[in-house]
Amino acid sequence: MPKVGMEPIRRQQLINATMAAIDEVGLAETTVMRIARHAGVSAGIISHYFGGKDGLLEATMRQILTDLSGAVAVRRNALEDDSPRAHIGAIIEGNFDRTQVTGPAAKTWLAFWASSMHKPMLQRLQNVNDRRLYSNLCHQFRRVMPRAEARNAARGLAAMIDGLWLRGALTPEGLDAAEARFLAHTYLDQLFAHYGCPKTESNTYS
Amino acid sequence: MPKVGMEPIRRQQLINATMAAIDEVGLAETTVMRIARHAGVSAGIISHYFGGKDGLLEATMRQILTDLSGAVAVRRNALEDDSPRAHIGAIIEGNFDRTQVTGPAAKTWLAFWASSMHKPMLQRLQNVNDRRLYSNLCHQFRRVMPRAEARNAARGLAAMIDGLWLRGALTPEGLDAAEARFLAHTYLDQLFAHYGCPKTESNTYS
DNA sequence: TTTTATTGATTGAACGTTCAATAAAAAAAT
DNA sequence: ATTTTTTTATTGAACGTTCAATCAATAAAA
Repeated sequence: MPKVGMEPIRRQQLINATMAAIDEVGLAETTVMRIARHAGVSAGIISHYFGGKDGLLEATMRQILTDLSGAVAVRRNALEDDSPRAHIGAIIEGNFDRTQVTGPAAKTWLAFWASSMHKPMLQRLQNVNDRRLYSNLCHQFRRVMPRAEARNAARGLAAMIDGLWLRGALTPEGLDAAEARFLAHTYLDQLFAHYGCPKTESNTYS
Repeated sequence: MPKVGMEPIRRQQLINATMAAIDEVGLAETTVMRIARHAGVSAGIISHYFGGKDGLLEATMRQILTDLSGAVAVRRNALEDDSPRAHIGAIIEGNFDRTQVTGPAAKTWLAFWASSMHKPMLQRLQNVNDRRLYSNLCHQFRRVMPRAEARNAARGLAAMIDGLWLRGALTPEGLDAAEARFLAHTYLDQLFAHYGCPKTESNTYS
């Protein structure tokens, strides 16, 4: 049913179908035919709109990362309170947004993350996103603690968020978003509390 | 050069070659020919010793998980101090063991982890390992805090460990083991400190 | 009638597995 | 000790399958 202006519609259809396919059988067994069947179109259309399978995969990852950034940005812009605590809380909430954490997006995210180790283009996208998260966190922590502590706090919280995602993506029942948010916020509380009343030196690991 | 008793030697050679190949080009582009070339043998031998490519991949994941458990067990058995703190510290140290964190093992671990989402056999191995880590942590935390807190502490620390691994596997320079251990130990300190002097109720997330 | 979107059979490359042939060591026989 | 036989390990070409990409044909809107 060729109508004019199909391009944006088809592109979105195919990106959604890609996530559905990866969620269903994993990236390794996601073929162009399976994606096309999910979208209700023929296989050839993928090369037509995305230049090939790789182009579609790249566009899909790009969308996931964009959505994630968007979920964070929305919450940060809606803050009434400008405190570091509020900003970091919004970052946590955004990272555990329903639309990101539930359904196909989560498994697709992990699949791409693993795949990005050896695909330069995906690695680039991953890196840009990572750096933004880290530098945002670092900037906010920096407002209440010295540089070295802020760096560690940012790295620790980033690792915690990713770790919760990772474990959630693997759990058959999916991520328990409420629990994940609770653990992340509790960790954040502890980071602030620890700065408030620095303990004695127990950091002899290195 | 057929000698008798080649089986254990070849099996180990092929498992090592598999990790090297995955480290080099990723799981998706790891073919039996590439593995065989790494090991200096022919492709057919893989089916002979492992029944096929899948058998070799399963054996490789099994070895990685075994090595990881071993690294933890060695440290726990060597403890002079039987405190919860010492046990959990040993678990952290074992999880960031040099042989695990450096080189091909780390990337192979992440590749398998992602792959285990859709391969029942790998998922089973993953689950067994996960449960052991969680129940060990939980049991130790349980010695110094109520059940609910112990559960949360165990989940938080497990997420932190996995998150640090995940980020380390993706960083081109590899995981900074010293920093990872520092962050994990600091988090552990905070968990204990937080229990020692429970803050006011700031847990209104759920 | 022209333009645009879509199809799906075809093509060529890549992969895992198989298996008859081979080569080397070990065992037996001379 | 040497030769012959048996056993064991290994090879690599051939086979069948699967997949992504292509493109001439088609069908629907403009």
